[in-house]
Order: sequence, then C-alpha cells, then structure tokens
Amino acid sequence: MRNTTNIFTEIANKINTKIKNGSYSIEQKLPSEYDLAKEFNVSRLTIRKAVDLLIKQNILIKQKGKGTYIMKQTDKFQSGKNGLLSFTESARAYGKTSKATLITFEKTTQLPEEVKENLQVQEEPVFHIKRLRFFDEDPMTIEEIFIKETLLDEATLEENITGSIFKLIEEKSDIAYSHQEIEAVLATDELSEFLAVEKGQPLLLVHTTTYSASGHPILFDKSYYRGDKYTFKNILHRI
Amino acid sequence: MRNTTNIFTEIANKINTKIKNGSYSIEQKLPSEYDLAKEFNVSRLTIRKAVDLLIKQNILIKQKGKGTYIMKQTDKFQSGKNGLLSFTESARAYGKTSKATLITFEKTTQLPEEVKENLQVQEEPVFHIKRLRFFDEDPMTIEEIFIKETLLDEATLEENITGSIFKLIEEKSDIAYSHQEIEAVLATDELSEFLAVEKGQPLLLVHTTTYSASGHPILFDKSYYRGDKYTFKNILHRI
DNA sequence: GTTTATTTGTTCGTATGTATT
DNA sequence: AAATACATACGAACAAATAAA
Repeated sequence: MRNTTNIFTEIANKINTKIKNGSYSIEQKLPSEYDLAKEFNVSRLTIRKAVDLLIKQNILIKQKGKGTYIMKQTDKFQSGKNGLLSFTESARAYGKTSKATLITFEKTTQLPEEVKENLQVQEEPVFHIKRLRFFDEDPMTIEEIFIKETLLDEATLEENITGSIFKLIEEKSDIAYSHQEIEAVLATDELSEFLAVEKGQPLLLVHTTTYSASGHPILFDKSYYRGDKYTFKNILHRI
Repeated sequence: MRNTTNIFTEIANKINTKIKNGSYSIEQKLPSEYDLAKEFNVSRLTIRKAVDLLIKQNILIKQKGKGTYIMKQTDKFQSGKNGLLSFTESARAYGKTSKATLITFEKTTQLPEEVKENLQVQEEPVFHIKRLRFFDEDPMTIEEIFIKETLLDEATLEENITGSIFKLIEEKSDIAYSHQEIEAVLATDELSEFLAVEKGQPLLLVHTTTYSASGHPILFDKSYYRGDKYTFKNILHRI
C-alpha cells in the first residue's frame, strides 16, 4: 500500500516542497550535500539518495565539483517523466479524464506475425481488444491490445473491457518495463473515421511490448495517436 | 580522456561481458549482491553501484526480495540512456554511416517566436543552420539548429558546418540535458523535395531544447525525420 | 599560474529493515 | 517459520573537478 517509511523519500519530498515554494531557487542552485545533511539532520549518503531520486524525476541535476541545480521544467506533461504509465494514468497526470469505448473483442489464434513474435506465441489463444480512447471528450487513440489468454480471467476481462487493462494484469503479473517504438503514419479510412480526422492526416503509431522482470512478454500494444493533438515528451541527459 | 578509474565502472563492464558471453544467462538471473561482492572482491555498495549503472543502461533490472534479472534486449537497438537516440548514435547502431550537407547558414535576429522563446533571446543574433542528414546515401532528416552567437566562434563554426555541432558547443559550454517533443506532421513541398518523399507523406517532427546545468538554453533544434524510415525507440520502467 | 577551499564522487565497513519464496 | 535477496541508513575517509583567492 505504498508505505514508504524511508528517510530519503521524506527528505526528497521536503526538498521538492522547498523548490516549489522558492526557498532554494536563488540562482537555481542548492546548498551543498554537507549543508543539506546538517539541515535535515541525516547522513550525507541519505541526502545523496534523496537527490538521486529527484534527479530520476527530472527535478534536479548535479555537476561534479560545481553543485546541484534545479532543472528547467516544462509546464507540459512528459510521457517518460513518471516512468511507465497506462493511458488512464497519463490522462490523470494531464489533469484530464479518460474513457474508452470498445470497438472489437475476440479470443483468437489467428495473429499477425508481428504479434506472434512479440508475445512469443505459436498457437496459443490470445485476447485481442480494439478500443477507442478519449481524453475528456476528444477521441485521442485507437489501441489494439494483445494478451496471452493465460494471463487474464476471461469473465473478469469482459466485465472491465473498457477499463484499465493494465490494472487487471497487475493483479496476476508483475509488470517491470516496456520496449516502445514510435513512428509516423497516415490515417487510413478506418482510423480517420474513429479519430475524427481527415484521411491522410499524420498519426503517431506506437508499438509497445511490456515485460515482466524475468523477461517474459506480457502485453503487446499497437496504438495510433492523433498527430495534431498528442506529443511525446522526453528528457535526455548528457553522459 | 575518459579516465574512469572507479571500481564500479570496471565491475559493471565485467558483469556486462559475462552477460554477453552467457555466463549469467541461466534463467536470466544474476547471483545475489553478496555473492557478486565476494566474486569481485569489493564491497556490496560497489556492486550495487555497478548494477545501478547497468540498470540505467537498460541492461539489468532488479526486483526487491527476488533478484536481479537480465533485461530483454531488442535485436535492433537498445538505448543506453534516458530514451531517445541521437542521429549519430542511431546510425552507428544500425551499422550505417551518417553524413550531412549544408542547405543554408546565416546569422540573424529575425527569428520565429518559437525560437525566441526557447532560446530566451530578444534581439541578440543567432546562428541558424539548416542541414540535410543522411544514413549512408539515403536522405533521412532535415535539421534546423539555432544557437546564440556568443556560444560559438563563427570561423570555427563555418569550418565544421557539416560536422558535429554538439561537439563544437561542448568546447565552450556545458551541456547537461535536453527537453524533447515528438509529433507527426505532413511533408511540405520543400521538405518532400529534400527528403525525396512525396508531398503529404508523414514525418516525425522533433523539437529539442538543450540546456546547461544552470538552466540556460544553449541550443534549439527542429528536425524532420522520414516517417517511413525512422523509428524512435524508448524503454520505460514501471515505478 | 598556483594554491586553497568548496563540492560532488568513490569506497570501504557495519547494522538493521523489508519483501519473496 | 526460516532462508534468501534487495533496501535503508549510519559513519568515515580519500579522490577529483571546479572556482575563487
């Protein structure tokens, strides 16, 4: 239940609060690790872990011999910032509501090679779900999800077919990471109709394969995003 | 000169070698931190730092109480960093060469609002470089780079105008991180001609703003990638 | 241009806590 | 319930990069 009773997370939160209310914003530089350790009455190593956490969250950045700086923030939303998020979660991060309507649902063994490869299946039945997803009332994405039948209970899935599949999966499996590819494509007749754009408009096509820690593929997802409404944001670090 | 005389990088390399030659690949699981510490004759903290490094490079993944696993690799390319690939990195990863030809070069104060905002300039002169970049002999990207005049020596820039601008900048400034946005657009007349695609084909448009640690914008870059030839790859972590 | 102070980076040791099987 | 494995936290010391004197 997210009972993080560790010190460095507490410290990280305190530092974050200070950043937000402007206590540390002088020249965008933080006190030294030693000073912070004194201020919060913890060891320097704990400060370093707190700072590491804030660096992972793209809030701080360090430079050897110089100091720790507050990172330039985008006012917008970053898809990578909070790690791996479901559509539902990213909508929330955006301050929007999300909903989904079902287009098709089937259990099948007739699968494109791409799906077989990514899920590492031969003849096993796979759930194939095609849904239209909204940010507030705007159609945003058509997503096709493929999951091995063994990973979900069919009755439970059908009950929650327009809800968060991610959550359903996490009740049984342990999602660790995803491989993702982004490319640009043109809206076909079918896509343009669902997404309420003209045929021939540009779309972002995102293929995602999601794995457990032990490297077993859990989910394959092919999503088409409206190119005029959706942007992927990312932060890259030097070194 | 990359004189990394720290132990954990050495250990990380050794572990990486063992992974590659298959020594650790049994069930995709590594020995415990204690065992690794014993094996390499270092403290457990050093092992943890080595493992952390390999996690950052998307080579390993840990799960509390369970163990450390080898991450599923894409046969194509796996980004070592926080996500997206640079043009040069990508070319190398595909076993291709990259080159650039100059389209236009000017020093100007007439700038689009987008550039002024991102570089935080008003009337200062800015170098504006427009180049066409190739994978082997295929035109792949049109990139427009904007840099404040004060950050580069004009003569040096002109000499290296088809080389790595990034490297030039790093001689004077300290690049720390970038903010990047990816969207899908359609090829205009000009773009389609240079990229040798038909007008109306989908392109990936990537805006990148690069900052120093102290949060000063250094470079603004607007690149158009052929949607049919280029794919961005990304690895996302849960949590 | 060299030295000095500051700041982050590395590495050890030790002990205890928490999650998983 | 016990064993295993990762997580947290302290203290201490030295190294390396940077900036200021």
